[in-house]
Amino acid sequence: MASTGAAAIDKRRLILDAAVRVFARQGFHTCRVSDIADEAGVAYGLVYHYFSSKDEILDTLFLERWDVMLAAIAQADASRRPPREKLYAIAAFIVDSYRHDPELMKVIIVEVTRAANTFGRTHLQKIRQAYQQIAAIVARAQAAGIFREEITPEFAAQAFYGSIEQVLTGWIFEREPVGHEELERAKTLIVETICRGLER
Amino acid sequence: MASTGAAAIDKRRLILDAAVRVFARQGFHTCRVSDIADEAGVAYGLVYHYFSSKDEILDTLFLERWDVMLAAIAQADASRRPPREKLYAIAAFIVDSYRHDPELMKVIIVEVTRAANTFGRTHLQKIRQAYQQIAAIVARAQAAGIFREEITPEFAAQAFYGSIEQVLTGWIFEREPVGHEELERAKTLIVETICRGLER
Amino acid sequence: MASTGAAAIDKRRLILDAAVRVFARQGFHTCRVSDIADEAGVAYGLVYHYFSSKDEILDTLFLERWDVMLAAIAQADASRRPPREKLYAIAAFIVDSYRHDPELMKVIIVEVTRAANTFGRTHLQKIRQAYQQIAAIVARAQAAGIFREEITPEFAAQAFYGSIEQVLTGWIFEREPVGHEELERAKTLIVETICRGLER
Amino acid sequence: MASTGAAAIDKRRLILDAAVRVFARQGFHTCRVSDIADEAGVAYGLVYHYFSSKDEILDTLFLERWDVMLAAIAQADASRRPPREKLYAIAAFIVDSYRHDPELMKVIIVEVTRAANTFGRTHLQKIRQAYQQIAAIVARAQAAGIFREEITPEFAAQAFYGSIEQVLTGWIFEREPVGHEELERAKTLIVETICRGLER
DNA sequence: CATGAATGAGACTTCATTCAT
DNA sequence: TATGAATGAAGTCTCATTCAT
Repeated sequence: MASTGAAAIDKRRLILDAAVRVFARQGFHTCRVSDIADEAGVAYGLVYHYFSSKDEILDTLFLERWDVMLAAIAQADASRRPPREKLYAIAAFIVDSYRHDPELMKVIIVEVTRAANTFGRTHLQKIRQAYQQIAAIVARAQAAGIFREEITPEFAAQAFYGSIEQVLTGWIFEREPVGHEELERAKTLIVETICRGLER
Repeated sequence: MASTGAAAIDKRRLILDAAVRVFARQGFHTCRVSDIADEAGVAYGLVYHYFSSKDEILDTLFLERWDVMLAAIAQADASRRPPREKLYAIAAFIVDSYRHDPELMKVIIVEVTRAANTFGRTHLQKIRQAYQQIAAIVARAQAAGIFREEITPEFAAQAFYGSIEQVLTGWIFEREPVGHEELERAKTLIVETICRGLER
Repeated sequence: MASTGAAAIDKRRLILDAAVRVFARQGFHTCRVSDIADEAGVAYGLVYHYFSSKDEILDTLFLERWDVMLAAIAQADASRRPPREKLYAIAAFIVDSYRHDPELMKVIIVEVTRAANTFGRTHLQKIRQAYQQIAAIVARAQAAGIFREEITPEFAAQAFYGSIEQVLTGWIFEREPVGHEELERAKTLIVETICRGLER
Repeated sequence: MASTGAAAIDKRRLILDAAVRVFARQGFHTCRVSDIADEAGVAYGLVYHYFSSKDEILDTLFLERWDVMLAAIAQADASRRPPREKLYAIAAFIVDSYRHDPELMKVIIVEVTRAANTFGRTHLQKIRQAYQQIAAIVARAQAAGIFREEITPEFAAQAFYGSIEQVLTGWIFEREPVGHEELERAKTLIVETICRGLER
C-alpha cells in the first residue's frame, strides 16, 4: 500500500511532460488536446480533470519553470561573487536548463515569451521580474565602480538576456542537437562579450 | 488605363496594412480573416482574391519587410566605413523600422518567429541570412584586426541581433509609446555595448 | 433578377421552421444543432451564420410568436365587446394558434416555459405581460360591475390562462391529432367555465 | 443492527434531498451529477451506488411525490363530502405541498410535468391518472345533479388542475417567498372560481 | 474585381458513467 | 459502503475556405 503511493504514476505530471513534447513538436496552437492525451497515454477527459483548459497547461509549464529561474537569478545575486561571475551563473543556469530539457525551453521561449501578448498580463509581469533582477545586479556593479555608468541597467539586462535567448533560439531551430562543447562555450562567450561591453 | 491604375485604391495593399494592425492587436492565431476584411473595409471574399490563405498574408508581410532589411544590411556592409559604423547603421535601420511602423515590427518579431516553428522552413532560411550577413561583417572585422578573434562571428551576430530584438520586445510590450529620445539612445547603447565587447 | 429576390429562399426562415419541428419532436435539450441543419437541408455552419447559438433560435421563435399573441390580446381588449367576448377572442386566438402550428405551440409551452428558469429573466417578463393584460380586462369588467370583486384579477388571469395551457398540454401529449370539433368546443368550454366562475 | 440503521445517516435520502435543491436551482439539464454529490456532501461515485442514472433520481423524486398526491386525491374522493369540498381538499393538498417543499414542487412542475415529452411515457401515464381521478369526481357530481352536464369531466379536470398549476408556476418564478395568507387565499379562489363555473 | 452567403471539417470542452481501491 | 480518478462519447461553436452572383 505504502509502495503504491510511491510507485503510483502521477498522471498530472505525465500530462505536463507530454504537453512539453507536443507543444515543442507541433506548436501550441497547432496541436490538439487529444495529441497531448495520446502522447501521455491517458484518456482525453483526464486532461480536463487536472487542467481547466489547454491554456492552463501552458501557463503551468511556464510558471513552474520561470519561478525556478527567478530563484536561480536571486541565488546568483545573493552570493558575494563579482558581477561577472553572477552573470555567468545566470547564463550557465539558462544554458543548462536548455541542456536538461531543450523541449521545455523551446516551449517557453517560442510559445510563451513571444506570445505574452495574447495571454493575460500575468506572464508579462513574471517575465519582467527576470529583467529587473538582472538589471539590479548591473546597477549594483555600477555603484561599486565595476561597470561603467553610461549603459543603463535596464538596457544591460536586455542585452544580456537577449543575447542568451538568441543563442538558444538558434539551437532550437537547428536540426541537429547541440554538443556539450558548444553549450559550455556559449556560457563563456555571452558573459565575455556582454561584460566586456559593460565593464570599465 | 494608366490613370485608373494610379487613382484606384490598391485593395491588396489595403488588406496587407489592415492585416498588420489586426495581427499586432490580436495575434495571428487569435484573429479571423473576417477581422482583417473588416479592418480593411473590404468584403470578406476579396481577401481570398488577393491571397490564397491567411498564412500567405503573414508570409507576404514578413518577406516584404525582411527583404528590405537584408538589403539594408547589405548596403551597410558595402560601405567602406569601419565595422562599428556598419553595425550602427544596421541597428539604426531596425530601430527606425520600429519607429516607422511599430505594429509591423511587432508582427514580425512576435508572430513570425513563432510561426517559423509551425510554418515551412522557408522563413527560417531568410532569417538566418540576416545573421550570416552580420556575421560576415564581424568576420571581416576580425580579419582586419579590429575585432578580437576569441568571439566567433556567428555568436557575435546573435548577441548583436538578440540585443536589438530584446530591446524592441521591451518596447512592444510596453503600454506607452516610446519617445524619440529613447529610440536614438538605444541605437548607441546597443552598438556601444556589443562593439566594446567585440573590439580588441 | 427581380424574380430572384422574390423566389430566393429565406434560409433564416428555413432554419427557424426546421427548428420548430426538431424542437417539437426531440425537445430542445435532446436535439443537436446538426439535427436542425439537416432538417432545414442547409449546412451546419449556416445555422451559426444566422444565429449566434442554439439558445438564440429558441429565443427568436418564442419572441416572434409571443409578440403576436400580446398584440392579439391587446386587440381583443381594444374592442368594445363585453368581457366574456374579449376572453373568448383570446382563447380562440390561442387555440387557433395551436391549430395552425401545433409544433410551435408545443415548443413554446413545453420548452420555453421550462427554460424560463434557466434562461435570462427576459422571457419571464414577456410571459408576465400576457397575464397582466388579461388581468387588466378582468379588472375593468369588475369595475363595470360585470365580474364580481371577490376574485382578484391576477388570479382570474392565471386561472384563465392556466386552463387553456392545460388543455393544450393535453393535446400536445396526445398521440392522435385533435379534431376540428374538439378545438372549437374547447374555446367555448374554457370561456363558459371561467367566465361563469367570474361573473356576478 | 437496529441502532446502526437508526443512527446511520440515510445517504440515499441525503442524495435525493440534495437533488431537489440542485434541480430547483439549476434545472435538471443544466446541473451535473457532481453538483448533486457536492450538495449532498457525498462522494461522486456514491450517487451511482444508489441510483443507476441521473434520470432515475428525477424519476424517483417524481414518483415518490406523485404517488402521495394520487393517494391524497383518492382519499379526498373517498369521503362522503360534497364535490366542492373534495376539490378543495385536493387544491389544499397541492398548495400545502408547495408550502412544505416549494423546491420539490418546482422540480415536479417545471422539470417533470413539462418534460414528460422527453422522458418515457411512464410519467405521462401517472400524470394522466391524476386528471382522471379528478374527472371522476366531476363525473359523479354531474350524475348527482350538482354539476351541470355541459362541461365534460375531462375538461373540468384540466381547468381545475391547470388553474392550480398556473398559480404555483407564478409563485415558483417569483423572486420573493409567498406569504401564508396568500397560500390560503389561493385555495379558496381556485375552488370558488372553478366550482362556480361547474355548478348548476 | 467585388460580395457575402454557404460549406463542413475540426477543436475544445463537458459530463454521464465506470472502475479500481 | 464509500471514494474520486479515469474514460471517452457527444455536442457546441469557430472559422478558413469556396462559390454563385
